[in-house]
Parts: sequence; C-alpha cells; structure tokens
Amino acid sequence: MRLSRFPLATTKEMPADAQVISHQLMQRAGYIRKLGAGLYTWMPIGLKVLQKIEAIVREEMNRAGALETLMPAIHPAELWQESGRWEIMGAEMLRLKDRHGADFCYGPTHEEVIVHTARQDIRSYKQLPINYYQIQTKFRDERRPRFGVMRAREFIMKDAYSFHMTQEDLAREYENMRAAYIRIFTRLGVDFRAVQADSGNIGGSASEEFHVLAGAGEDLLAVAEGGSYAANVEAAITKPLPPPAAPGAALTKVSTPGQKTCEQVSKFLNVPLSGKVKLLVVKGVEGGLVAIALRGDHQLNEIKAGKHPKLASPLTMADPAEVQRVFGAEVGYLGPVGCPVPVIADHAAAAIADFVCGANDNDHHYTGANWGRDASYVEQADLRNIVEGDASPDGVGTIKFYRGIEGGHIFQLGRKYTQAMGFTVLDETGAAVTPYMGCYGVGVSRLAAAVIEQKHDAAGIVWPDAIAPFRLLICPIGSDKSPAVKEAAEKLYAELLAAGVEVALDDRGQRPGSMFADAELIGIPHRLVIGDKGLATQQFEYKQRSAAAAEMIPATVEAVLAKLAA
RNA sequence: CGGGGCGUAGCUCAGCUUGGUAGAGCGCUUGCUUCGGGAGCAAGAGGUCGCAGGUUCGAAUCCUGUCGCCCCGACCA
Repeated sequence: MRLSRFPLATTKEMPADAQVISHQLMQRAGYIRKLGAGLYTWMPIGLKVLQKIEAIVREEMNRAGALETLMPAIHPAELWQESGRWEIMGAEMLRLKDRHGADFCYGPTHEEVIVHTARQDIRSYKQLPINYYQIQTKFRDERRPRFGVMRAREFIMKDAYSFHMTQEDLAREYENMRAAYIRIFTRLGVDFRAVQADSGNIGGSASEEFHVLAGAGEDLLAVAEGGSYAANVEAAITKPLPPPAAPGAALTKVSTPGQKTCEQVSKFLNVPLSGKVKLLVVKGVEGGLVAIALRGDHQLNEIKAGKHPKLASPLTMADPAEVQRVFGAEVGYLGPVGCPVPVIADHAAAAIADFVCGANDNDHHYTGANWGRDASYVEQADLRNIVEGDASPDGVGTIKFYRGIEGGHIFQLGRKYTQAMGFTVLDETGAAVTPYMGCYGVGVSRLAAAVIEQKHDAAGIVWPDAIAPFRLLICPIGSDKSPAVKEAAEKLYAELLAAGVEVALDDRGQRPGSMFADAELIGIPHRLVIGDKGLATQQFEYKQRSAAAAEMIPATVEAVLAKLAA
C-alpha cells in the first residue's frame, strides 16, 4: 500500500470524548470514527485490523470443526417470546416494528435464531453433534456505551452454537472450543486468562470467560497466586470457614449516635471492619423480608444472592420504610441480635466471635455479640465477593486481583433453549429427545481495543505482528531530492510485495519527523528507514516498534526478510 | 433511569458573567524556503454559534423547550 493513496487521518490532538487509552489512540490514529453513542465507523486502516482478528477467529473455528453460517441481524419477536427472553432482555434489546406493525428486534445474540434453524433441519441423532458459527454485527442498547468500541452498542461478534445428544458430548465440545479459544488468544499475541464466570442471562451451567489483562478492564478477576484457580470476582466462590471461637466478651449495648456506616462504627468504637457484622435486608422468595449477614469489610455479591433459593431473583433490596417498620430502627443500626426476620449468614460472617453489630435501635450498636449465644441464623451461604488475600477456594494459593477485558465467553447451556423452543431429534430407538446446547462468543471488535489497552506506549499503538494493519512501513528520507533514495525505496517495496509481505510505503513526501510519528502512532511493528546516509554504506535502518533503538542492516530484501522472520 | 457537564471552522478550544457585525491554535489550499523526530514565512479557503421558540432596536451571549454527546451513579446499612 502506498500511503499517498491511503487515508491516514492521524492527529496530534486528543479527542475530547475519549477516556481510555485505546479509544484515544484508535481515534487519533484514524482507526475509527464515531457516528453516535456506541456507534463507530471502521476506517480503512481500522478495518484491516478487524479483518485480521476475524481471520484468526475464523481459521481456529474452522480448524475446530465449526461450520460458518450467516444469520439475520433482525429477528421476529415470536422467537424471543418462545424462549421467554422478549421480556427478560428488557431495554437492552433494540425493538422495532415493520410496516405491518409486527414486532422485531435487532439481535443482541442468536440462540433463538439458531435453535429455530436447527429444529427445522436437524431431526436425527445422526446429524449431531454440530457446531454452527457466524461473524456478524450485534446490537445491544447498553445503558451506558463507553470506551469506544470496547463497549459499543453495535459491534462485531463471533458467536458459535453447538448441539449434542448427551451432556458428555457437550462437555467434550466445550473443551474443544476452550482449546480453540486458547489458540485464538495466543495467536493474537496478548496476555490473557481463562476464568470461571457467571453465565448471566444467557443461562446454563459451566461457563468460562477469556480476559485480556489490562488496567482499564471493566472486570475484576480473582486469580490464585501459586495455584490454578481463576474466576471473575462475580463468580468466584468462597468456602465455609472454621466455626468461631467461644464467646470471650459479654453482649454490651453501646451508644453510637449518628454512626451508620460500618466505617463510621469501626472508627467510633475502634474495632476493625472485619470485626463487625452488617445486615442487608432483601426480599425473600415468598415476599417477606430476609436479612443477609456479612462481615463489615465484605461486599454482597448480588449474583450469588439472587441465585439463593430463599431470596428473590433478581436480588431486590428492601424498601427503607419497610425496614423501619419491621425492625423499628433505621437502616444503619440493624443487626442479627433480636432480628425480626430470618438471617442468612455469609460463611465469613458466621465465623467471627465477639463481633460488633447494629442493635436494631437507632443510635445503638452491640459489642461482644456472638452467634449461638446472642444471635442465630437459619443458614450459612456463600454470598460475598471474594477479596484479595483470601485463600483460593480450591485450597491452593492466595487470591490476587487483576483487571481484565472480556474478549470471549464459552457456555454449556444444557437444554434451556432447546427445551423452551421444542427442539427434539430422534435417537437410535426412535424416541424424541431434546439436544444439549453450548454457545461460544468472541467480541471481535472489542478485541481490537483490548489489544491496544495492553499493547501501547507513549508514542502510540504497538500492534502484535499478527493483527497489525501493515507489518512493515518503509520511510524514505528526502525522496524528492534524492533519486537514489526514491529508487531504493521503490525497489524494496516491489520486492517485498512480491515476497508477500504486507508492506506500506510512505510516499507522501512528508518530513522525517511526521513520518516517524505516524508510524509509531498507528503502531506498525517494523519500520525501515531509507536515507542517503545509509545508502552511502549500502545499509537500511531497521527498527522494531517495541525496540529501544534502531539498527543498520544490509540494504537488501533478504536482510529485511530475515528481520521480519526473527 | 437519576445526577452533573458540554454543544461555536474538519479537530482542540476561547468568546457568554456585563447582549452591539465570529476568534485562536492545529489541520486544509497556494507559493517560496526548508528536509533524520510532528519545519518557517506569506497569502487563502472554511462557521445560518446543535435545533425550535421567546425577550430585545439588536441574541453565540438572556429565558423556555427540544435533540445530541460526555462524565458520575444506580453493590448500600
């Protein structure tokens, strides 16, 4: 590619609306242009990157035996009503009507469509297992799109769906996809982690996320140092702890005027946060109230709580007025001693003795409270977020947190959708059975941003070779004045093209400074400078984007190819 | 959805408080000089100040509405 014929719209100025580095760099380097909130145009240079990511994903899916399809972006409402998700998806789903007034949505995901398609075409166990995939545009009306293409409303996703006769075969394909995903992320050239995950409103049982590790990541990952456990914090489990020590202090009611939060009470009474039990009042599954007891320094995990059989799903906090009526005290002075509603204690809260808690009396707390003697719970459960320093739930290692950007997610869905949508096939005995289903997603457009979050420096993007828009950029110095430079650059450009190298020639006639600045901003992995100085000794100047300094190499195409192969 | 902020040239912004004929830098065009880290000089092009009402002799500026965009929050006892 000749840059004189290729639109490079780089800018020195920071775009006003970009908060994270990948968004800033993608805009400054001219990879994307914003059309509206969460809506982006991929400019020619950006599309090159996107298509390279797509190609890697496509190759690995094909290698894993999945079959490419292309499904419509617009779906009839009936399909979503069948699965029950027409209501569940809520405002995140963009809905529209056609000229006849019929309801449609812009597909946020394609389980419904693929199950519908499969139930029409697949009738025999002989046709299973099968794994369909597509690389296609999705639309999710995010409550808050941000960070450019990292959380956009319209985005490119690879989604795959597999169908199986047995749970075991689903588990086998899940492992097959897991291996394919590891290959994909490895080929992208990024540091990543596969972590256990919550399956969200997609549903199903086993699920893992693939995260690109980056400080700007929206997800918090709990990774066992010295162990193998890794999970999204929202899904990381915590285990029961040994029972509390015997009571060592008497239950004492103390005046704590105006001290409502755990932090305030902790400071006021000079006890550590971890020595306090806080009570959260939520709606029970049968409408009444239930209290959740947590250690003062722990946070409720709403996903875990929402899944608890005694608690309303999704988790719903009690109305403060109702709490006042039932407890006779304000939120802020609640505790398990004399609690008027059933208490479910988090494992960690249940393991402490002589704790501080609200007295269910405004402006008062108890000290020296103990389970059994002073307070009771109906059940212990895992209801909190794991924290750094916790022992790994599998017993090996200690939890440390990382930030990650979710680039892929794989699920074993089971029969949730196949059952809801009446998809059956005949087995060997002629009986109709409901197949098992898995689904596997990669956020293709998000990955472009995620890679930049991890691979950049002060000058710009540092693309891994595998997804760079060009592998090598030739910068001729003063080619207007020096026929020798121009000739050498043109010759090398032609030779590299002939050798199949994705090479760009900066023939815009720019001065060196702006050529170098652009090369670094757009992140080309290899740069070759041709100038009269070097040519005098038959040399080119080669620099790898991430290297500290340039080096001189012989002015031959062979020497350049050798550097690219290194 | 709740709260806050911002819409002025392609981009980044000033001007608004205290109404009086539209500004800067970058970018762009042309010319000359320059040419190994985003060059200099000169001359240009480019905006119905988001949109709609209102107040006023007069509105980018004041008022109302509306649309768009950005940020924060919606994990709390």
